[in-house]
Amino acid sequence: MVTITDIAKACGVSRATVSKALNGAPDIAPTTAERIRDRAKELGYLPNATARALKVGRSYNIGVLFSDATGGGISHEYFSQILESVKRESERLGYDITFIGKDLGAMQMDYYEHAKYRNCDGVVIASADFTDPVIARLVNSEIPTVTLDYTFDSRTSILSDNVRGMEALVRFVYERGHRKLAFIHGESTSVTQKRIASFKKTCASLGISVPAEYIRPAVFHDPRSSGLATRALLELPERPTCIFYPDDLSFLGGMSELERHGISIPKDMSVVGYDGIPLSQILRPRLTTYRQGAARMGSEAARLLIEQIEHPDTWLPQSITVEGELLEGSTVQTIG
Amino acid sequence: MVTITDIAKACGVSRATVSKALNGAPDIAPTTAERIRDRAKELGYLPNATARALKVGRSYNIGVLFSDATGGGISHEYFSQILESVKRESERLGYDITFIGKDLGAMQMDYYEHAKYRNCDGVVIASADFTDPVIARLVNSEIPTVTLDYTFDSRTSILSDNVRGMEALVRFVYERGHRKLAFIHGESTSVTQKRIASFKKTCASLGISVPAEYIRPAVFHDPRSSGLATRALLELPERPTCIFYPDDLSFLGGMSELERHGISIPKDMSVVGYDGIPLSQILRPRLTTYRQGAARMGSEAARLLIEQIEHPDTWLPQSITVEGELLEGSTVQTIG
DNA sequence: ACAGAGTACTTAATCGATTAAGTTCATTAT
DNA sequence: ATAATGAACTTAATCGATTAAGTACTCTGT
Repeated sequence: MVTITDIAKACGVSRATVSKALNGAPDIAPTTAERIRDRAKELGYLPNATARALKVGRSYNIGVLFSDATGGGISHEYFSQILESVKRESERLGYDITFIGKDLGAMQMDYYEHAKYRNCDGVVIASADFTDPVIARLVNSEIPTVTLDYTFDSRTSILSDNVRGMEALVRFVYERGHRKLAFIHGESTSVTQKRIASFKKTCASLGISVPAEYIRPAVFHDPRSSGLATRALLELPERPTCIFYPDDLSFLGGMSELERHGISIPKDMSVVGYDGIPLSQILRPRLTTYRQGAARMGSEAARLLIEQIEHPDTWLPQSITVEGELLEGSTVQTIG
Repeated sequence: MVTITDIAKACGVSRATVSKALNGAPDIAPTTAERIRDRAKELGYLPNATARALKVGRSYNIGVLFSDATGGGISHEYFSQILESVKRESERLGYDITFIGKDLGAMQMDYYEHAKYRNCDGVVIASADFTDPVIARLVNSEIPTVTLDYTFDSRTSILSDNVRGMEALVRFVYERGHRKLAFIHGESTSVTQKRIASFKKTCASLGISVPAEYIRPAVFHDPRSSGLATRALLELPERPTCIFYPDDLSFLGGMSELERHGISIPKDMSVVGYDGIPLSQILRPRLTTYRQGAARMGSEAARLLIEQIEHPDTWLPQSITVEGELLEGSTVQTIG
């Protein structure tokens, strides 16, 4: 392996001079600097990130936390889009990303310890059980963090605009004549709470009353559970005319359940999803849904985290809400 | 930050003793070792992976390469499943994973340089343009690698059993009476070549002749292009009775195209997919497809890479083929 | 001609951990 | 009694790079 020592020898200067030349320090003669850089290239020199990190206390490496526990693993499109864009933006800004998990081999470390152990300059917390105390420990540590879809006190976060998203969907179906709206929601998370609140509030402001049995729990990204919830809705004496699903994948579970009952979409039942994953626009009929700005959420998360890392003293925690957009498919029927 | 120096002071021993005690070296008295470990825990000591890596020349970090160029990014279910399982298995074995990209900030590095720069102990090459010379450079370097779905000479690889997969699908539809089989394949990769070869060979051995116009190119995971290919097939004077899609997502593009022509699946046209992503089993009708063992491929890749890292001298390159299984949906009609 | 100011370097400490090569002391063997 | 053995440490070098502090030399102004 070629090190600065090799270059120093080859150029007849000290290692310090080489280091400075390669980093563009001002007190090196331009001619010397050029000679050193040329020689470095010739020899195939590569800086050693590990050695540099040890000395300067910065690894140019950010941790990404996708909790293994919650169903929301990497393989869900919403999250993998976020991951992809966090990766892209971080690399653009000169940072690599490393996954942070709970257990690393035999050693048992919590997230904070793992991030510390790897000298991560910061951590993006993308999908996690935010009630877990080990998340709180990480967030309240000295390590800069950015959370997605959840806000901790005095910490930076990126939020999907769940409130506006639900509102847009409710208004959309309202305008098409629907008054009996059922909402199948995800498990109890802050996202779910916001969506339920926004759903209820918007309905109320439009003068729609929502019976309690029209609001049913399911599990995010789990077609089976949303299928069951759908069945429960169909068994009610008075069926809704439109069903809101917690996300696009869950809608698929509902879809098969509706089909089983011979109910066609949107003729006999209107539906809307949430997330706007590419799949939803491939399906026929195209799903009416709200596309979350997953890609922008990821890049904003990376950008804010890195700003925070690079300017820790002037940093003010902030929450950015990334707007999405309503995708008008053809799963909502205009009625009476 | 608590370092071994702090522990050494607190225990009245040298740093060397602390290091040895924590690493279970044999020449430390059990009582001393215990005292040191207790003190370390009390002080909240965490080893510093960076410092250790610098000294021992091992980072316990493996690189994962998902080429940004090919469409096959992280967000495709097949790859995200692989990623997830590589991550899980690596962490189980005590390794973290870091993404390796082509550009890191301003510095332009190729994959090899990037992996070297980060001191990766090895690299899993999951999705890439294998004809790209920078991939060859990485693979032919001293860094241990494992490739997925592609084999380089004298290098370890994990292969999905494309040959047997195609064979199983062809036999399946053959047994249900189909004789006019069309195959929409992905772009030209080794995977595609294998599938085409296996498709043709199996057809030949069953006595089916496949006209050239029944074999059409498309792009993996791109519903639009498979939609176009589907249309081309429908315009032929003599339509096939069954269409093979390059993957399950591409099938969706075909599905909408068929629908547009008023052709119902499987009554008027039988179809099969490839991959067996969860989605394919949620759709109605359930897609007949071949599920690749993505999770096993990922964990095998991690396992073999780490074995290779830990026993470099006794290592013999090998190719493991991970078998999948045919998922019998209801998109193939029994005919004639 | 000489103080003072730059310029272009070098020296040496440092980051945190590991490890080969000593050192010390007690125990055992002869 | 003395040498040899082994247990339980310590010393010091090392990994590769950075950087504060120091040095040598040239140039400028008076």
